[in-house]
Amino acid sequence: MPHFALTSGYSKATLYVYFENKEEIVGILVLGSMKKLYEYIASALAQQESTKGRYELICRGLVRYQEEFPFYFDMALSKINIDFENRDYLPEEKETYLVGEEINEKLRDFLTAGMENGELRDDLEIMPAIFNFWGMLFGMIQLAANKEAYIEKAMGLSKGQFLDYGFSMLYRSIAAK
Amino acid sequence: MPHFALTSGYSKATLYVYFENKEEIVGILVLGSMKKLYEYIASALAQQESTKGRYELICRGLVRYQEEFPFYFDMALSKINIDFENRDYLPEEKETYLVGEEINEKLRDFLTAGMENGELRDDLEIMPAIFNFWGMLFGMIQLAANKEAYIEKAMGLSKGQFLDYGFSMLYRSIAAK
Amino acid sequence: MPHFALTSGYSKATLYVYFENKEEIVGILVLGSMKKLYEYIASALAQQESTKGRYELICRGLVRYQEEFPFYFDMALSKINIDFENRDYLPEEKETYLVGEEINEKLRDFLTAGMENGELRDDLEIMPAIFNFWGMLFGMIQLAANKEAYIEKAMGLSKGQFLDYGFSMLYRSIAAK
Amino acid sequence: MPHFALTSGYSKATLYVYFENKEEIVGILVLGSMKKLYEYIASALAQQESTKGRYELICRGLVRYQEEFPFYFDMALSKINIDFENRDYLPEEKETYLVGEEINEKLRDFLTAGMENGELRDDLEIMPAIFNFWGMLFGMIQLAANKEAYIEKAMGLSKGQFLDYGFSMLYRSIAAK
DNA sequence: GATGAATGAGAGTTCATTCAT
DNA sequence: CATGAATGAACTCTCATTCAT
Repeated sequence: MPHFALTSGYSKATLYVYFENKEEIVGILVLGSMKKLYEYIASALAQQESTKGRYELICRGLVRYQEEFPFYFDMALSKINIDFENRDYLPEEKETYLVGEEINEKLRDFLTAGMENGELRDDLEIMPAIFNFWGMLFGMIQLAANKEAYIEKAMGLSKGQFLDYGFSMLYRSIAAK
Repeated sequence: MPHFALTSGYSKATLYVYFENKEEIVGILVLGSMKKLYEYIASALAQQESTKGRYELICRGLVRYQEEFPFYFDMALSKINIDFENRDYLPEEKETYLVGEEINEKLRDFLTAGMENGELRDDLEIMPAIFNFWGMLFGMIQLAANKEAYIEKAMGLSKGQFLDYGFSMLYRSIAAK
Repeated sequence: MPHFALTSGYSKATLYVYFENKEEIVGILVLGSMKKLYEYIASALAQQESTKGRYELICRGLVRYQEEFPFYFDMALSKINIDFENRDYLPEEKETYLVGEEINEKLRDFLTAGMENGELRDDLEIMPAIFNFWGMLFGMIQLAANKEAYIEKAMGLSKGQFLDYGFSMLYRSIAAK
Repeated sequence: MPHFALTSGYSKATLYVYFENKEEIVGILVLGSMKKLYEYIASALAQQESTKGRYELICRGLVRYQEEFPFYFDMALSKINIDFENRDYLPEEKETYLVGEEINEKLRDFLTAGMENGELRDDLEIMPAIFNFWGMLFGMIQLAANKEAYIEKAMGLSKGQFLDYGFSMLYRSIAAK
């Protein structure tokens, strides 16, 4: 039995009563995981006022997300479809896209707030900054997750310590001064 | 016919004249791509003296690498095997690992040279810096490659322009001052 | 489609719902045939008191076994695995071995009973006698089965007549006087 | 490279210059091994006068034959084709058959000589006796070869000791008195 | 003549999907 | 509704055979 059937409580065959095919099921699971990610980000912004504080919560949230949904984390860096004219999109894909946009919105809020209160560089171009920032965060976390053993062996650091170092490096790329 | 046979111009059966099994084929292709990547990095350091100049060539090299070997680019962030006690490694896997170490060496040279001549922060911890830097670079390039269309549509930037912005962001995380 | 799938009435893929792999399928079929052989031997001993009577039923049982399971009959003369330290044996292989041991036990009973009541030579060394006797029986039956047409043509005997002659020859090798 | 090519000194492809297909090659090899077997038997009869002495040499020859050509030994008990009307027979198969007949002839000589000089039972029916005797011999040797390790472990006998016991058992089935 | 290079056909195996009940 | 039973299509790998040189 495939992964998705094993954890659903239903038999393989039953899934095909409710879902067209594997793609749809994955789409739904991805959507769910994206919503969770959104919550992590949103709550990070809600819980903290300071940009640094928010930043740290965002990082922590992403790490947790990777640990909870390694499979979906991988996907977050993969192809997004935007051609919604195309007949072939599942409603879930559309919604996943929209949740992604909401995450972008939150990140935009995070950056603009930081720029306004002087904690972040005031010359950031919002959209490119968001996306590149996002790519860098994902890249670090992915690498740390995949090479945890190597990192431990080669530099004597836990994944957490290693990433803390990376997060503070990354912060410099957006911080003021 | 499987993917690797279709793209080779040979029949399925012919591949097994030259290679033991799929694992070996993948191993050889991965090794080849790693060597190419090493050349890009090494030539970047050889061609330029300044840290900024080297940095730009490294970035350009990685982008080209991703364009040439999208499949192997993915792998570069995935698990490294270090347990060489294990009998079961192919010679190619071992060599791939060693080429990876040589790439690390080059990046270390890059960072230390930059730190010595004052272009880079003098408080960088070499190993964690290299790996996090590497993860960030890969993350940006991966995201840019996978979402090129989205980036064009959402912010009116070509992949190149988008990445140039990202590369200059990332440089701040290691640059002096 | 492979042999074992063709003769089962199921598609290739279906077999893998019920069995792990080909080895297991063969193992189960062999075990089944060994149990049948055991029954033939056991019932031969139960049905008759006299050694000669038992002998004839054993021979008849083996002939029937060859006719029912020609493929497994071949195997009965091939390698036995005794190294049960080895992790890699299927449970079926172990059980097949044990059924083989039970058959040996029955043959031992047959011989010792015959020696005690004077119908068989009293100087038989049980174990070598059992195994050589067994090999001779199998050899005759195998040859008769494979060369039935030749036997008919060359000596005008049916397989049954031919084997009856052979069985009475063989009996002399163990009979008293 | 298959077995037959490895030992021939020619490359795989070259074999197909000289032979139609694998079947033909096997046919030729089988023929060769049959001739060798004939020589063993013929020389056994030539070397010894006494039936017992001849018998022992025949047994010894067959054991050597099994050790030299285990692959062809297997075949000796398998189907013989006699329907030479059929178009599909290779000349080698025909010749192999004829060598088989010559072996039968030799065995007939062995038996009749033994019957005449009183060493063997005088009531043997030659043809059925030859073939059953042959099947029994093959069966014992096959079993001893395939279960050598088991025999060693279960009864502490070498293959040679085990077979000597079997050969003397078998002799009783044809010996006078 | 001899062969290196190539392959069609088939084996064992997996996986997403269907269908009768 | 739910599912056990079944499978087509694809994958990795082998083997007897062919063919251009």
